Amino acid sequence: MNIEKVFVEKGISLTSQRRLIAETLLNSSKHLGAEELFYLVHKKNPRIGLATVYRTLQIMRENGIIEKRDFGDGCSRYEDRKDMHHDHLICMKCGNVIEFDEPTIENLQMKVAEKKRFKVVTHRLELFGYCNKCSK
Amino acid sequence: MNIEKVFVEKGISLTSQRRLIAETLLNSSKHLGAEELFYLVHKKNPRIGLATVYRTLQIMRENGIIEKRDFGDGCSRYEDRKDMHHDHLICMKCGNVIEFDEPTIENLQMKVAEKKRFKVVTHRLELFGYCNKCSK
DNA sequence: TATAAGAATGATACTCATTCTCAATATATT
DNA sequence: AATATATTGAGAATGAGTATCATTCTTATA
Ligand SMILES: [Zn+2]
Ligand SMILES: [Zn+2]
Ligand SMILES: [Zn+2]
Ligand SMILES: [Zn+2]
Repeated sequence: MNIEKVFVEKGISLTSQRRLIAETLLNSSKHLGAEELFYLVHKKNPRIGLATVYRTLQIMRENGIIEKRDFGDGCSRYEDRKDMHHDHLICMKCGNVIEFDEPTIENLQMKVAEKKRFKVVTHRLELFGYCNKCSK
Repeated sequence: MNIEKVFVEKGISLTSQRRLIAETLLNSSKHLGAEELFYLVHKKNPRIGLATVYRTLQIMRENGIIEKRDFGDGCSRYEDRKDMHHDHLICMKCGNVIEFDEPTIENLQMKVAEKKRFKVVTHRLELFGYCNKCSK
């Protein structure tokens, strides 16, 4: 993903701080929390403040560049908004997150909602347990 | 549910405070948050402190009497742990919560996890949107 | 270029749900 | 009763996230 292009398209001014924050998040394969991201960013530029990290995350979220997740471990996590929706398997030991997409589940969700006359806007499905490594 | 019996079975001493807190929560059909529950309890016995509400909730959760939920509205919510697992439809306007259980979805979840060699311990599925009333 | 207006930043104060601390009470045991 | 143990309530502490505000860029205009 070309950060400059995306920011320009959305009409967000791209400061050096925002560039570094965005680059660090989008180049990571993990679902980073704000503090974690701040730590990584801080190593590269110790002048950047935590507030700027939070602000940049909010702007990127408002503009549909990233998504906010809550895996119930006390802090929100952020990730690149991929083209395809996906859900998560979360390892309770090592914290590793595996992504998946199961269209049949998605369809069944819609049917359940219809039955209850409920209009679904969004959803989240998270399976907690142990990954292959950790369950040995 | 007989509160006295349940507490005795689990070996939890049942003080007057705990009885009131447990009764209030279990007699409610809603998914109450701690503050909300504290408010209800406080009306009946203003001497009970918020810390005791939190402590009692924790004890009941540790003993499998209730379950903690996080619907992403800033506070945890608690509900009677029913015999059957269930998931939730949550209205983003009125906050109403509808429960459902769809065994086919549950089965598919297991299959997805197997494919990823992941051992599922628990999961949560929440559909956010608008209930029948609010979507008009 | 100079300058004024506007946006972004960083330090810090603040909020708010939840947990911790500790002295005071209540309960159980000898 | 006397002692040990458990529970309580008030308030302090915690920690993620937000708001404030003076300072530092940018941009636009004279
Ligand atoms: Zn693992
Ligand atoms: Zn993801
Ligand atoms: Zn509604
Ligand atoms: Zn429920």
